[in-house]
Amino acid sequence: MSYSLETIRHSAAHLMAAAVQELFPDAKFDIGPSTDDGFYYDFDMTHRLTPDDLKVIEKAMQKLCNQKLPFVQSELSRTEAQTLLSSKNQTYKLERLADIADGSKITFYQCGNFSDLCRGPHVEHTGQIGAFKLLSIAGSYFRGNEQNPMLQRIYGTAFASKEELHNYLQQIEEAKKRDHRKLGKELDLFSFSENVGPGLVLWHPKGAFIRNTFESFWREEHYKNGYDMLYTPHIGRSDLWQTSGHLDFYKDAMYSPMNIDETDYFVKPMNCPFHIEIYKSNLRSYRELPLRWAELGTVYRYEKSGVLHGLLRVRGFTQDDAHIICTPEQIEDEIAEVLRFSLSVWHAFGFTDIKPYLATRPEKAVGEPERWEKALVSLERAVEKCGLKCEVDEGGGAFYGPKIDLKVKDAIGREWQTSTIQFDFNLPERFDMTYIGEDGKKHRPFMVHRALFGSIERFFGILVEHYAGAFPLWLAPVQGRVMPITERQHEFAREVYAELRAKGLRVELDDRSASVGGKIKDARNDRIPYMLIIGEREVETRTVAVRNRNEGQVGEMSLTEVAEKMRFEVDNKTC
RNA sequence: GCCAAUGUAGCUCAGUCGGUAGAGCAAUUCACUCGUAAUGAAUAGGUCAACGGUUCGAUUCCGUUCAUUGGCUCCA
Repeated sequence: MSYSLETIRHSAAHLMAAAVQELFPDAKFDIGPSTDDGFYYDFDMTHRLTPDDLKVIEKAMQKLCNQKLPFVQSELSRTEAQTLLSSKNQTYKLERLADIADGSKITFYQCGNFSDLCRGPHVEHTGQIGAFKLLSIAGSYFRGNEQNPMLQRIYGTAFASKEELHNYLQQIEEAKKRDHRKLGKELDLFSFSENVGPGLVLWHPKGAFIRNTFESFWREEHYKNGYDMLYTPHIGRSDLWQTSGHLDFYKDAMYSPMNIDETDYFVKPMNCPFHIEIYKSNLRSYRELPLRWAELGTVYRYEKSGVLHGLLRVRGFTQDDAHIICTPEQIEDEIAEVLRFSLSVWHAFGFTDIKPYLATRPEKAVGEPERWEKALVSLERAVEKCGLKCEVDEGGGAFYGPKIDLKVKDAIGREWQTSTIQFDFNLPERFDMTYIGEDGKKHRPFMVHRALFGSIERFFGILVEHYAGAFPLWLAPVQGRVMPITERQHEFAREVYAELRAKGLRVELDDRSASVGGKIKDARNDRIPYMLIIGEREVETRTVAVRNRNEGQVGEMSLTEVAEKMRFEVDNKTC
């Protein structure tokens, strides 16, 4: 009999709880579900768990495993269950019990000396939990509510076989190798400084080069696709943020205002109000619509200290923002176009596995129901038109409008939430945006916020991990390194360097008196795409021995040939 | 913000049961002139995160703060 991963993991969670009960008899238990890649269990006890405890608990688990203890189900009445849990002082479990609706079955699973309120199912006996490993300790609020006490959580994972567990652990290792924080340091791309402040990115020359290159690409693509670019200030009067509603809803997450001429100015947490002000700077006719206005707008948000994470969550970031303002008749085509555009941009970076998620109207929402309906239909049709299938997150939209989010899979299969296309029925009302229709009357336009990358910082972090630091040639800050073998080749090497530079290729010259092997090792560490090695033979024939990051040694080539090969890769944005 | 861990040279890390620190890599200099993943030697490099307490003496013990890491909550 084989069991699903969920069952195995859920059973592993029980097994872990059994071991914890044995080692720490005062432990109170909450819940221990399986997750996408493992399981966890939450405990409350006086002992503070340390990483060393994980090994001890694992050992105890292994012992229980070897005993092949059966999981025995029993059904209890509510009163019986209450009595049982009360006698063990399991206060969290009692609360969980109270959640179970009247009339539903109340079941317990016994495994060795550990009995747990649980719906099941489980494996037959502990010997069937193939392979497991405890991974980390964390804190977590009871019921995920920050008002509640914090419990201690142990994360682990389990698989049917040792081999699968091994593969999973290897994948974690692979992800660690690609960590953009590690590579960012190694490749000298960016840093943070305590003197500047947490979550504020310092872009080093190489990182800035990559950013600048894909930003240029972003701008070109936007102009090609009918967008106009805007620039707006970094601060604005408090009145503006009062009108937009930000001060009512997000004041705590905004940087404190600076008082100038007796007026408070806030650093912008969003670009929208500025774009709207530009819209309102003129009386607008339906003939001008749709307007597609984009800006790489840098915003600041006071994110809670505990959530900051490398480039993926920062306090100062640049949104690749755009607002589409159009008539209700135009909205469907506009959305389809945004989606198509987003996909094409992701493809350029080698992301091909993209899934849309549609979020619909939540309980509390602004905007007329017909507008929501029309918006939803246009989102659905756009997804269809692009030949995609979306998952629906019922009631998951923002209070101000429905949205589509895109999740893209990177080179090692991890999903990242990136692009977002959001309707906004709130700001057009608040700012009283109008246009004059064919009928000569004022109408309320549709407004859509959209970001392809989400934020430049986050996108950059994802890119680093996706490429594992080996940026494709069109993005690589250094595309090639000229490496003379001895000093006798320095003169020709300088010639090669100058000529390739003149051809617009970003090459460096490594004229250190190191061995070829040493130079190659360094170039590999720096993820240099092309190594151009020059010895006596190459000087004689006026060629370079080409070694490519991916292909290895590709042989001797003339400068023209190398330049063409590289140019081809750049032009095609080969990933 | 909350729970927990961590903070020693540019990087990766040793170390000090309290007597102010060490390696490898990187850097600099010199020698070497080498054919596809590390040539050798020498030199330099530290307020041991910051501040306070205990102590004759603190990088080490205690406290506070800051930052980072793993989670939780949050993400307009």
